[in-house]
Amino acid sequence: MNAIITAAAQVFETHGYAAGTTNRIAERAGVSIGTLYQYFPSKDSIAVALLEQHIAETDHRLHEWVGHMVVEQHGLCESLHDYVTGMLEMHYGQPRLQHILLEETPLPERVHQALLEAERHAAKTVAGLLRLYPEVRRTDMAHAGFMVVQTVESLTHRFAAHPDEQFIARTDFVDEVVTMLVAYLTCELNATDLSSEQRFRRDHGDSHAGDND
Amino acid sequence: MNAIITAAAQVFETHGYAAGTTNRIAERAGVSIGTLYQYFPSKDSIAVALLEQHIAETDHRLHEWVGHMVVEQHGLCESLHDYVTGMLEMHYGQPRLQHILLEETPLPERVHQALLEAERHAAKTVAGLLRLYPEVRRTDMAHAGFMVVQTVESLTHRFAAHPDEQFIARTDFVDEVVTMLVAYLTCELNATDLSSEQRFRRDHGDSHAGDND
Amino acid sequence: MNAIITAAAQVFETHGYAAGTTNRIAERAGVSIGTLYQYFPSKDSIAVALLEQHIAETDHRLHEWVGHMVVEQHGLCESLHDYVTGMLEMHYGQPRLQHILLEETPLPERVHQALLEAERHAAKTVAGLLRLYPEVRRTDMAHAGFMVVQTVESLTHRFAAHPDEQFIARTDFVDEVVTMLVAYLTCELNATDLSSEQRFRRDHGDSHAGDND
Amino acid sequence: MNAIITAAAQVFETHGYAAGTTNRIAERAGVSIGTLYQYFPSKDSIAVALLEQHIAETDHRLHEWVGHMVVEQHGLCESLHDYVTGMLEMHYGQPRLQHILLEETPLPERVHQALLEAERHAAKTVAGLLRLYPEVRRTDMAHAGFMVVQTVESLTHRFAAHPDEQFIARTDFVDEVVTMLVAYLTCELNATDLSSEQRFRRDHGDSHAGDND
DNA sequence: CATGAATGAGTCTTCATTCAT
DNA sequence: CATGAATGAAGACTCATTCAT
Repeated sequence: MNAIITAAAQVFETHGYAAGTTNRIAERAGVSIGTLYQYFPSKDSIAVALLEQHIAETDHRLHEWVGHMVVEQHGLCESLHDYVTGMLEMHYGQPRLQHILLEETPLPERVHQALLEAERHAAKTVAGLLRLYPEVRRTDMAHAGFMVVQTVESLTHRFAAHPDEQFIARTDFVDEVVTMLVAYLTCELNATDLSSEQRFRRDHGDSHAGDND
Repeated sequence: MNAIITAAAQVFETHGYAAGTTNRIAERAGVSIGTLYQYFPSKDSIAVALLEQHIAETDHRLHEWVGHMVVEQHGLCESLHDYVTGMLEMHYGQPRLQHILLEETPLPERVHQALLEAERHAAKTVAGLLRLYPEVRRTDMAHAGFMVVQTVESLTHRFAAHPDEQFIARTDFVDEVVTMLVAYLTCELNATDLSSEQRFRRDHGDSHAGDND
Repeated sequence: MNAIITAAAQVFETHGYAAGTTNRIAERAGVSIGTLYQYFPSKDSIAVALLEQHIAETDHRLHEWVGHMVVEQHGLCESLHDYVTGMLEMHYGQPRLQHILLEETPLPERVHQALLEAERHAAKTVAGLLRLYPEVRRTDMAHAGFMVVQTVESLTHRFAAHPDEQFIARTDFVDEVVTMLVAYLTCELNATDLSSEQRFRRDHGDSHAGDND
Repeated sequence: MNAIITAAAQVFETHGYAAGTTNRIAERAGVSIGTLYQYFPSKDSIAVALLEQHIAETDHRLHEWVGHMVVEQHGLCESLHDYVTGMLEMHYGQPRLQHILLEETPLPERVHQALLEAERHAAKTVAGLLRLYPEVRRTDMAHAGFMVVQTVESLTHRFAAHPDEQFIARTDFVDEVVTMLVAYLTCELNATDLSSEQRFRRDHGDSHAGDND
């Protein structure tokens, strides 16, 4: 039953969801098609199981990482570097799988909710970690946590899926991402400074905001 | 023939690639299935045409945007705000399509190369724009351009596809992204400051937290 | 499309519903399985079409028969003989099919209603015919029509499906059925004479009810 | 082992033969699928056992009924009423089962013969009973017995399977059937009166219809 | 003898693609 | 060039049956 999930992960990763046939999965798992259907009522259910495992794993990794950071008293930069590196490595192993599960699978509402919940939870967890760093200047920590999670998730995934290593090396990419996050977290800028009103006033009179001349 | 491409975009967006049958596309385009195959040799070729159009359009939008920015002398913040908003709107219209074309379609090598080329070109174009802003502190403008393009692309796509507007409003999201980009571009940090060597020295010599000099 | 229905009738007749595979039907009809599904959305729908055709045909035959009887002024016995013979012949051709369609197929409610309606209509039609014969003694013609239809239907079907011609020849069987029907229709007995009350009184005192001496 | 047969009867009745899976039967019987196959070599063999039990039971009921009738000296009408009611009740309990066993199961020749034999035996038994009633006018008692058995069997089964109680109540139906049988048995008509020859002469010599005296 | 996980042949059904008109 | 009926390979899924424990 675990062999089937593992096999499914490999097959979906290689062929995509549509072309990842249940027969192929069964074959790869070393069981007959009948056995596969003894454990999973449908192809979709395999994808769902896979996704739930993925969610749990991501959650676990995140908490593990946060634990480390808190215990080891790493600096912000250090922490983020670890995080980004970890996520990038995770995605390198199966660059397509996550998106396949998220985009090509008809998810039952329950799973959809679990996903949202997991993302919010991750954002909150990261926000909690960020609060430990005095140099972080974000006023809305919840949003900051959200942004960090989303940025790392989407950028590492994208790079893992379609790396252009001739243009930018993997380590350089990680450094740039970390730089961006550190800059974002520690700068004095606030989103409200950019609100339309603000921009209007700034553009037509008083200045000292903090961007253009 | 253009009707077919348009129809395909709608059908793929609605049903996904696998369930987006050629018959449905033909029907939506108001032509017979036979006619469809007179213009496209295969289903994949439709996706490829769609992707090529998508690449061209994205490229076009980017250049148009850069042109505007240069002419209108907007501030950096303003510029990025426009960019992010534009991309988000674009993805909102067809949140699934891009992923479908990029991930669910077996792309011929030629198209794959074109994609890479387009991304590099976009990075270079943005880099050129960034050079016009004296407040930008990045030393490697090429990488900075790349990061901006990738970040905007992936974050807006992700948000458009799975928005969690109860947690963060669309406008707030845009503001956060812009903040992050502006912070990244204007801060004095440099990726090299984060290189392993640097970090090692820092961790074992001078201390308090650990980012910039 | 008509070839498919015909083929289906033969295949179901020969193999039953479960073993009457769509591939076999298609093959017998001389078309590909794809073509079959261009005309019928599912296996069940073929059975439904077949049943609807059967209902219509039965109805048509009944009316034709009634027409004949009225025009040709045949005697009651004659009429029934024709009817029974006709139904028996009809069932001999495909003794299993009717029951397969009625019992082995998951009928949509619509068809179920149509069936009931058709049976009631047949009963009413026969009742109308019976009224033309002065020798018919039934008081409740509606029920009499119903009984005639049901008896002929079920007895001929049963005999056609499992004939025991060594025990009773086909023509003898028809004659017995006709005898039974004529006796039923022309005798002075009435169902009410058999009601429990009646029977009680009869069995315990006064007689002259109306059956045995 | 008897639990299995009982379970099979329920499962077949509820789901039909094709959808009545051996696993469902085993589950219902409270045994494992392996145990089921320890007692029955195949699914078909279960149906055969079921049918044989059904035949035996029907036979038993018939004899019991005949015994009662002989002992209690009931009138013909009474007797038939009992018979019809009994059969109707029997079929009401499992309206589909009999047909399933007879029509959907590939019976080995041996069982087929046993069935024929049972039916002939039943006909003979009923014929014997009928001979006890002086009011019975049939000349060919064997055929008369056959007709009674067939008529009751097929009419009650049909009514139990698809009752149209809005049109005719169950008790009324029983009464009509009994009326028909009594009329058939006691009338002076004989099948030979209906033979083609007879009819020909009648139609061309003496006239006014041509059935009862 | 009982168990039930494993098997895989066989079903229904879909859909990209062709080709005669 | 347009049409759309026809094709058939391929996929998801079922279920009677076996056999090691």
